[in-house]
Amino acid sequence: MFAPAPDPPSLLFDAPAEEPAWMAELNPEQRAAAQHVGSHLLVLAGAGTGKTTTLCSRVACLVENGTPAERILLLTFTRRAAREMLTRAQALASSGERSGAQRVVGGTFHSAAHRIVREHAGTLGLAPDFSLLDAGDASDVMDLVRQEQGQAEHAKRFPRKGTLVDIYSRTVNAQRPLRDVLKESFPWCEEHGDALSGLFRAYTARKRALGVLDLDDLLVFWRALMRDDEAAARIAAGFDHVLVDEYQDVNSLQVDIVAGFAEQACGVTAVGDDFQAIYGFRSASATHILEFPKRFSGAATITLERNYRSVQPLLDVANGVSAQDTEGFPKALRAQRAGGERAALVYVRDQAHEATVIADRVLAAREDGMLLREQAVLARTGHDTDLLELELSRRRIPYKKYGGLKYFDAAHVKDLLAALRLTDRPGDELAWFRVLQLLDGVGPSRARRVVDVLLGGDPPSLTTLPERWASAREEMPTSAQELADPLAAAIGSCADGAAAGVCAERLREAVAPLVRGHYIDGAVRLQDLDVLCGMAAEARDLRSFVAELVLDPPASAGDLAQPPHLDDDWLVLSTVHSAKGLEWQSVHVIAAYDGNFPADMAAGTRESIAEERRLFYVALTRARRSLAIYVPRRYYHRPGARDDAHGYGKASRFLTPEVQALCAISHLADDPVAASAGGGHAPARRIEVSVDELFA
DNA sequence: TTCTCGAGCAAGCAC
DNA sequence: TGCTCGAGAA
Repeated sequence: MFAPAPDPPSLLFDAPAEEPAWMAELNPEQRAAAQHVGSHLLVLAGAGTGKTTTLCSRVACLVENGTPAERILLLTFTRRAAREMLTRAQALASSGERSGAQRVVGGTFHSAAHRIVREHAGTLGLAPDFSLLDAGDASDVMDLVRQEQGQAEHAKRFPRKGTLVDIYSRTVNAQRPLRDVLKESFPWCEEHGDALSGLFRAYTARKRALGVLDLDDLLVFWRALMRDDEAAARIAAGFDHVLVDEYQDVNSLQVDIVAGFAEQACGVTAVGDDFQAIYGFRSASATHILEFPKRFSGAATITLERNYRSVQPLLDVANGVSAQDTEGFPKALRAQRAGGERAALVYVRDQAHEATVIADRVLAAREDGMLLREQAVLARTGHDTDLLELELSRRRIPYKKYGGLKYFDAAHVKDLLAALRLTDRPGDELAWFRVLQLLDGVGPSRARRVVDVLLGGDPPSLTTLPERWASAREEMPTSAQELADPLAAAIGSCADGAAAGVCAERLREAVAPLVRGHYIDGAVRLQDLDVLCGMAAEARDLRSFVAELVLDPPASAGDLAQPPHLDDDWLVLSTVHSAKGLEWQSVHVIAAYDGNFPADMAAGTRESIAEERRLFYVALTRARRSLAIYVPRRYYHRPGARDDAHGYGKASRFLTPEVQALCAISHLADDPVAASAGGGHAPARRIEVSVDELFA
């Protein structure tokens, strides 16, 4: 049921002389995937096997084969991946006769969902100007609802708002009953089951009333559209092909969405690696990729196993780790690059020592001609690099950090964002609620009364806002009124398509005194707001600007500054999650002790251990030429704290004796364990003692 | 009703 | 450490 290709395939396949150069560089499996026609396609691509190249080549082939680029939908999980794919596909396609791959429709699942849900808002019974909640906003709403419900049970601690949102999100994304989710993933909250189901129902009702959607809703509503014959037909009519990257990370909502396209005669191509499934906490499950051939009948499967990224000694270690998974499909990566040295397994005293050693090694490599940005330090959590960051700053080594705390989680940034939202939707209750409470003398209760007057009956428009404001302001103390008036005026002045940058600037002026007064370090925080204004100046309009920020939050304030110069060089620090899909010449994996890899809290179930192992595997497979794994023998419970509470760690359980045998092991000089083992050099043979298996 | 202060406790990955 | 929540003062 696919749109017939205008060009007979033979024209493409039998004319190698006219084949574009990039096609000749593909190996037989990659080429088969790129040129596949006639059915759905699953590409099982191990780490470093040219997955992106293959997917981009497929886009280019489809375009050359006559599919208009704008009828191809490319779905990824991160904006970074989307951008990379589109750029590369464009480069390939424009080398052929037909150009135009820049018109490929691409983005993350959530951004595509946002576009489509907004287009069909009416059909879905949503306000056309609904706004988006990020995780932080969502937990605020959850908290609001929780307080209204009066969770006064002091008997046993009720889950915190963040946990509540996690449970909710996980349930929705998995599309499974709350009871099951609680039992499996949040057993300590099971006793609150009844309260939770009531709370979550109130939460969804509340979101509807407020005219807001959280990120999960985007998928839920998109799926609802795909399940409706008429809407699905309309949406799918725009596309011939849907390509999904990182298919091992889809959850069941996303599978349903993709299946909806298939039912409407779109061809589906899924690419992924079941051994890199690391988003179980988002209800992703590798079973979806394994069941792809069943769900998409007639699908062809092509497996890519030749690894172009790493040298064999490093792949041996990765293979050794992946082989520990008894349930996975055994895959052995084979290197296409010759030579290479063994991975280093380095025992260090503690994380401070680790930081020193890494800084030394990074600088040494730099001396030998390896750019800093060809080197990366990967960590289990954003937190793990704290000491290293200190050390890097001390030595003035530039670095860039991915993952971890986001700039837009900062309270004052959200304050200005709330004000920006009000220019698009003056009836945005949550935004008012947030902004008003910045004022001295205004807490939840007064803010509530002000909002009630503002919204009274029907939501205000920018034109009716001034008169509503005139009476609403009476609910506040006079000192607050004086500060709030300019803000209300600034919001009202943004009517009628004033440029986004101008609006943002006005609002910043109005919000500044509130921020300065509300936060102790207010003056410093104001600088961040300048950056935000700078961004807004480049946006099309405020509504899409604000939505984009939820869907693709910049990692740090630094990210928002001008793009770095080409000759700038910096070391990359990243969480493993954020590093997926990327590669570097040299990779340092830090804090590889048991309790961190796997994380203590993941140690419960076999599946969560398996996911931690896959995460470790992803970290190992990022390295092209050199890989070092660090195990601190002593770690502090509270890094940075004044006390000395610490524990003695042992190497990650994934570093089995078999895996360690594949590494070059070194115990650095002042490692207490090495010292007590005699003479400071590594013992030839170690006897590992552990009772952990009892608890598996 | 708001604000301040101290006690107690915690937990990561991200669209 | 740094957040959240509850108690008590302004």
